Order: sequence, then C-alpha cells, then structure tokens
Amino acid sequence: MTGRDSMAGKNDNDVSRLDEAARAGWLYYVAGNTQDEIARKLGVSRQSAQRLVSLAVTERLVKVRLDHPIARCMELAQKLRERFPLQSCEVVPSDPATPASIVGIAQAAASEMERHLKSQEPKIIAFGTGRALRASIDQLPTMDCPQHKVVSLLGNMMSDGSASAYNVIIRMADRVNARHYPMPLPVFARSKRERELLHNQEPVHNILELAKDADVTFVGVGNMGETAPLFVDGFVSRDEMAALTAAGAIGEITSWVYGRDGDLIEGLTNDLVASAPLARSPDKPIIAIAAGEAKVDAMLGALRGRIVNGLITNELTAERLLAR
Amino acid sequence: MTGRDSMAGKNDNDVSRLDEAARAGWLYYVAGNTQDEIARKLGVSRQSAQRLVSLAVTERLVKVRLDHPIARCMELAQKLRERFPLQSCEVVPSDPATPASIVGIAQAAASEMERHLKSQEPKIIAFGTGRALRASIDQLPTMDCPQHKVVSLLGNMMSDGSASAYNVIIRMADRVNARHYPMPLPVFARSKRERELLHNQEPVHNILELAKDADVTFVGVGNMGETAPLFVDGFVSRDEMAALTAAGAIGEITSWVYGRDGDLIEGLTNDLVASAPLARSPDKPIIAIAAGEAKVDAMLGALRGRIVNGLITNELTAERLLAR
DNA sequence: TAATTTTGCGGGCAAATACTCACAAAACGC
DNA sequence: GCGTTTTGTGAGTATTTGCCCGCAAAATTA
Repeated sequence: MTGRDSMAGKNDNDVSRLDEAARAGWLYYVAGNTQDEIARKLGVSRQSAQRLVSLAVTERLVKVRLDHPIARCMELAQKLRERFPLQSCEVVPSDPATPASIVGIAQAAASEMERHLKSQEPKIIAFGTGRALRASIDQLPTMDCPQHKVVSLLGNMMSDGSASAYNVIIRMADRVNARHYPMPLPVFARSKRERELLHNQEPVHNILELAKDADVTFVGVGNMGETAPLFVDGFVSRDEMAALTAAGAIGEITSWVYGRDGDLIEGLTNDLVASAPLARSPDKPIIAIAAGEAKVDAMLGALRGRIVNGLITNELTAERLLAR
Repeated sequence: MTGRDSMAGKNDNDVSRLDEAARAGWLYYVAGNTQDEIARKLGVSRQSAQRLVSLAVTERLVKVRLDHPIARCMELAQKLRERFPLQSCEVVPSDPATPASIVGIAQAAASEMERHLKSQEPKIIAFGTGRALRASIDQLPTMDCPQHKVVSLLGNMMSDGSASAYNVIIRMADRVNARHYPMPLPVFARSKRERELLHNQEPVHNILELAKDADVTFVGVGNMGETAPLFVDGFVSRDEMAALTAAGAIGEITSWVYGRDGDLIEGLTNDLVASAPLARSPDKPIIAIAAGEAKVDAMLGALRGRIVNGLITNELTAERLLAR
C-alpha cells in the first residue's frame, strides 16, 4: 500500500508488458484494428504488435465467448435432462477431429463457475480434481470475491508426499481472490486407521465440514482401466485397478470408485480414499465436467446413481450417453 | 418434439444457417481451427467457411472480452472517483485514431448490465436513450431473466408520433427475456397541461412509479449546441437550443436539461419534457454511459450535480474530465 | 570485467484470411 | 409461368498474419 509510480510507465517489468499486450489485444479484437495499425498507434514494429496480440491470447487476457444456442446441442441437453435426473445440463459442440478434447467444455464450465462467483451472497464452492476441471479454472477471469469460500474435496498428495499436478484450488487462488481451502491430505491413506487419524486433524475436519455444506460442487469423472486417471497418474497400481474392475468398478469421482449404478464399491481403495465423502444433494448443484468416449460408462454410472445432478459435456459424449 | 433429421443438416432456413455460423465460429475461435479445416469438417468450401465465421462475428455470436486491468485506465478511474462523488467508475482504453468512438464503452456497459441481469433477486432496471446505450444493448448476450423488470425512462416518439431510432427497451426485449416497459409517450408534451394529462394515464403512471423505484439506472448524456443529440435528432429546434444555451444549459439526461452545476434549467423545454423525473439516489446506482470531447462539459455538470453516481467512459474523455 | 546465455527485435516469406467479381439458384412479384 | 431481385457460391486476388532466422541488447555468470 505504499506509493506507486504507475504514471512513469518505465518500470519495464512484466506488468507493463502485459498492459501493452492488453492494449494491443483490445485494439485488435475489440476495436478491430489490423496489427499494422496497432503497431503504428503503439509506436512499435508490426512484428512486435503481432507478438503483443498473441501474448494477450496466450496469457488468456482475451476471452472469447460464443453466444448462440446451437440447435443440436440444445436438443441433446434437453434429452439428457429428460433421460437422467439432472437439474442442469450443458452440451457444447465437439470438434469432429478431436472429439475427446476438453476444448470448449472448459469455457462453458468456467462461465458456470463465474456465474456462481459473481453472486453477492457468500457461497461455499467445492472442487474435485482432473484435467477438465483444471482447464476450466484456467479460463476464469481474475475476480475479486472475498465473500466466497473455495474448498477442495480431496488432497493432492501422492502417498510419498509429492504433489499432483492437477490440484485446482491452488491454481484458482491465482485468479480468484476468495478464501481457499486446499486439502492437506494424500489421495489415499495407508490404512483405515490412518484415514481416521487424518480426518480428525482439526484443519482437515474443518474443511470436510465446509465441503459437506458446499452450495455448489464441481467434479471431474474418471474412468477405470488402462486409461484411468487414477492409474495413469500413479495413485493406484495395475493390480489394484484390475481388482477394482473385477469388483465391478466403472468410474470414479474424487477418487471414490463406484459401479454401474453409481453404488460405491465396498472395500478395496474405497477403504483408504481420504477425499470428502460424496454428498448426494437433491437441491445443491453437483456438476460433473467430463467428456470423451472413454468416460461414457463412468458418466452413466454417476448419473444413474445421482452422484451428480448437473453435467457439462460435449456433443459427441452426449450422443454416446443417449445411445446406451 | 417430432422426429428431426438434424444429422442431415438440410432444412436450410435462417436458424440452421446461424447455427452453422455459430458452429464455424466456435471451431475457429474456441477450438482454434483454421478456416480450411472448418470447411472440410462442415463439408463446405473454404470461402463459405470464411463467410460463416464472419457472419458469426457480424451477428455478434462471438463476444470478445478483455480481462486485464490496464494500468492507465485503472488510474484514471481511481482519480475520477476521488474527484467526483462517484460510487463506481470504469474507464476503457481509447482507440487513438477515433477517440470519440463508443467502441469498447459499449462492451463495458454491457458487461455491467449483464452483472445486474444475472442477479437472482428481482430488480427493476431503468434505461434512458442514446447511441452509446443502444450500442451497449447490442453487446448483450441473449439471456433469460423473467425475474427482472426493464423500464424506459422516457418515450421515444417525436411530436408527430413517429418513433425515434434509439429506443433501447425494444432492442433489449429481443435479447433479454424480462418484463419490459417502454414508455408510450412523446419526448416532449405540447404544454404543461398535456404533460400532466399524459402522466396521469394509468399505464404511464405505473411506469413512472417503476422508474422511481429502479434498483439501477443506465443513462446517456447529451451535450448542447449544434451537435446536441436533442437538436440533431430533431426534438428541439435551433431557436430552442439557442434559448437553452443562453439560459446556461450545458447538458441533458433523458431530455432533462441542466446547467453547469447540474441544476435543472427552469422553464423552456424542461416545462414540457415528459420523461420520468431525475432521481438523485445516493445509494441506488445511476450510471452514465458517455464519451467524447463534445460531451465533457455536459458530463461534468451531471457529475457535479450528482445526477449520476456511476460512470462508464473512455481514456481520453476521462483525461479531459480531470483536466478541468 | 569479460564471456556466455537469454531475451527481444525487425526482415523476409509462406500460410491464412478477406475481399471482389461473375454466376447460379432460390425467392418474389406480377 | 416468367422476369426480377435477392441470396449464396466458387474462383481469383490483395491483404493480413504467423513464424523462422539472424542480430543485438540485456541479463547472468564466472
């Protein structure tokens, strides 16, 4: 809070460069200038102007939103809402070339998150983990909302103590100024007893209470098998995965493994998972963010078992969900 | 809800064309495809793909938002807040080539409107008229918010009964599904007596009551003289304008003409203006949307007189306001 | 301080995009 | 049903943009 010399504009650090980038991006995307014009107006070379514009893009200063109800997507969302017990459902177009891509889903999810974050009343917003969720966070604008609490549903430590890459809360803290509560816990405890001990720690207990009262929850959905996030990221071994599959496991949300009707698998990893218990709230939104052929079965289980009551996915995945 | 052959994509009416445009725009801006790839994916020629993308832009399906606090603008906004009695103030960059342009202001204003429209509690939102306001409405996404009421602060009829081009409420009704109340009134009555009669009509009376209770108000600011909107659009004659200027008039908001300290001019057009009375609320936001060298004096008057307590303008105008 | 690495810049060029034009199909009016 | 207008299409072309490269300034290290 000391004096700052923002007038000078000569303290050529990252900030003033991003500032220029924002200006260039503004002139390009909002005012519709050509990069040549921008170069002249900002007094730099055309190439530099180009660099500034592309910097504005890569730094996600420019956010593009598409605002048209694409009939096919609306229709699919409608059908999904009819078929499954869903409060809300959003379907975004797929890129036919990379139908499993989370491009687009991230934007849609971010826009939904933003809606909640913009609310004036204090809210507790809970987050799972995963690639899609993490990509969504990256799409959030910087916001100031001290009234909210952002809480993690699960730890991000490997059993050896190293941190997983997909912890969304930390990322989120960079962008959104709200109270945030990362879960200082491994994904799996080494024994039921250890899990109990961990959960009874004062701060962890607090966070679990917060999570239970979450006003809105965003989670990813993990599949089983060779491509399972749990396996790929090294949280469960090949043998454990095989045992889970043999026990009828079909998917996983915040590392809680469930079967084809969304019923939790007894024993195995579920005895050790340290994540907050799954809350099946009928009224508070619990929104799954997921897409891809591989996740269809897992998503079906979560929907049937009402583990989630909201869904953000893409066209192709929506079609596959309805085809079953 | 009958069977539809949406896969075929051959029911070629306007809707499906915009749909295609949205899809193309999505693939281009969100998924980052080249127009060539889009052409192949949608099965059209590259030129058609280009047309679809540019259609998506001209139809305002793609909305670009810039999300970086440009230091200079923040600083100007801060200073304006310090100098004038403003609750809120936003300054957007100017395009150095066309500093009077409302490009950018419209986007910022739209985003502010959207913020209010997204609120869950029912709100009454009041609107004046003007080019900037109208351009802002065009930047709004389509929204569904039946909980709100959108009310016009003034009529849009010329004295001969023809409609002015800048009625924002009608435009708004296209985009935002809320209850809307256009004011079925001319801008000026022909006598004080007629004004009284008009205002006592049941529907008009209702709307005036709504306007009085507005939770948030957006207005434009008009200057006096040869370029005055009131004169250019033919609501007042050259002679009347001269009389106003002679009486010390400096600006106008919803056709209420005021002097350099924001005090209403006695008599003249103010005896006849049929707009809702100006409410000087200390707590409910009344936001002026205006920019341009010509409007600086008018804006200063409105600020001094606390006719507005919020401001959205651009860099250049902000500088001029502070220079006085 | 000198050597080395890093970073940013402008020139040039290939790719991508926007625009113009002539033409054809659909919509419209009579 | 026939001419007229409107709307959309593809080809060609000018403009704009993205990217690679060598160079020089700045930062880093020894």
